Amino acid sequence: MRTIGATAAEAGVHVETIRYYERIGLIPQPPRGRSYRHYPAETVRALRFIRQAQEFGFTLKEIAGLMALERDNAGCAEMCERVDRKLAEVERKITALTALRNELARMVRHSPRRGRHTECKVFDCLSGGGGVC
Amino acid sequence: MRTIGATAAEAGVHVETIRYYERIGLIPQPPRGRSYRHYPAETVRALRFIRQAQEFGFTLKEIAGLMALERDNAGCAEMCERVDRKLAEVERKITALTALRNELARMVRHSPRRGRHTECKVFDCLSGGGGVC
DNA sequence: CTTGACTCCGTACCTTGCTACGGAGTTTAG
DNA sequence: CTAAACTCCGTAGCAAGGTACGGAGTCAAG
Repeated sequence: MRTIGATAAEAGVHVETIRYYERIGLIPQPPRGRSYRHYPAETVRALRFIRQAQEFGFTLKEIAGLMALERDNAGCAEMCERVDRKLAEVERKITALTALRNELARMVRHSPRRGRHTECKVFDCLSGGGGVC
Repeated sequence: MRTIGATAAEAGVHVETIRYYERIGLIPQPPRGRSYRHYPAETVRALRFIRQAQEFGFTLKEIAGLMALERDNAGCAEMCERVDRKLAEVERKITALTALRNELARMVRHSPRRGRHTECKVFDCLSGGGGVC
């Protein structure tokens, strides 16, 4: 059992972050001795799980769902399904950004890079004019 | 000269959005007849410019910069430079998302999709364990 | 002249994930 | 025992880009 500070240090998060997660119900309220919170090792694992899942692009709400799966001892299929959905989302983003990149690239490729901005395709595109964009 | 409602309809934005843009100084305060705002055609163009630039991924702050370039009658080179920077930013995002996609894909590829979540690579990865991730 | 649509303004609220503040109580080392 | 370090709690603020509310004033048509 560790205080909030020790728990934070061990899990690599800030103290306020832990209290925030408790407020939003992402991690349970720990037992208290007198008035201080005392955390079991499980909380450290949970915090690390959260951190890792965040790096994989999951929001805290989604992470709450993943942790619920874990609590309910759900199967690999359910876990994979969540990842599949996140994967699809990431792919949609990549597609959108790639299209955007191509438009931006076309914009500058067709611009002379000299003269006034009115002669610039960039300006035309941003103004909503047709042409290259 | 048009009221705020007509201007909003013409430019395809909400009335509150126009007032918000005025508050943050993105568009100038228009003249008023008695107490109502009256907008010139230029404002409609500005609003369309903003909308278009947003679709190209520029933030309102960046758009303010672009509009300043326009006001100062800057050259095509400066405009293109901003687009170049945005392009680089978009490419960085694509790179990061692609790496993420590969990790997510690897995760599910190595998971059996049956059995309990503890036997799942997905769970290992999210828990910070090594292995495939 | 009335009615309904529109506009005025300031302020608060939304999302997401924290971070900061401040005054009080608690715990621990020396 | 004292002093430092830690923790408590609630509330407010950040970024970004708006959206919503509410009571009052204004404008145009009929």
